[in-house]
Amino acid sequence: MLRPLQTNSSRIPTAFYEQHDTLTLARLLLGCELVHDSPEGLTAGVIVETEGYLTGDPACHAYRRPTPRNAAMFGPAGTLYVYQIYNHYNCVNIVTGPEGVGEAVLIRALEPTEGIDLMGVRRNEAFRTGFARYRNNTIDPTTPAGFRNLCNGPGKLVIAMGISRQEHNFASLTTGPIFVRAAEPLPDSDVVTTTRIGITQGVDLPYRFYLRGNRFVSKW
DNA sequence: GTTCCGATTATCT
DNA sequence: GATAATCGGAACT
Repeated sequence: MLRPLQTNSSRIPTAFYEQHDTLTLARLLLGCELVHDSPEGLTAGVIVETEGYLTGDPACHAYRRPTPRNAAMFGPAGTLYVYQIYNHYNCVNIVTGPEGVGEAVLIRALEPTEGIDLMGVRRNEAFRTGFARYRNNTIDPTTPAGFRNLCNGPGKLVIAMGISRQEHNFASLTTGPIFVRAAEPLPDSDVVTTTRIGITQGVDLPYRFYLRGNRFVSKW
């Protein structure tokens, strides 16, 4: 028998995604928990690092035109956009802006809070089934280093959370198994704003946000 | 059909 | 810091 979805009461509703612009959401999502109530178990982590990708922004996948890859970005706010990068990893975005407008918030790092063991199992499984040269690697989530390395990067957190392009691209955060738990808004002083990571266009735009002093961000 | 390159990661130096 | 791993998608011809 299927378990009921847990903690639906704190799931962020559609209106929240609709009522804020992309950069505001990128800030507001910090401190909230990303949750995946999957068949294997529930995993969750506090969002500690985000990036905004906007219309007219050359680094945005939707900058040029709608394509099969970026189609989810043009969906309604609160949709998931999952894309493959470097042919090894996937990154997860929360689609923002009105339907027909291609904007999104990239989730770059989580501080794990629930399902730590499952995260470790998934990350080790990815090693085992990944490149031959990495097959003997392991992550021990009971050690400080292993714990810290579970979700401190956009490709890592997708693995740890059990998110896949096939299953979750186009998924709704307001009705699906992946959702965000609301949190109290953080004071501006807790949020650091910088330029984005790993891009070649729009490199000077200050669209990256992370929690000040947090040890789980991808780079600091 | 062909070319070019990437919103990364883990490892080694 | 530098580099290998390694191939799908976008933008060309």
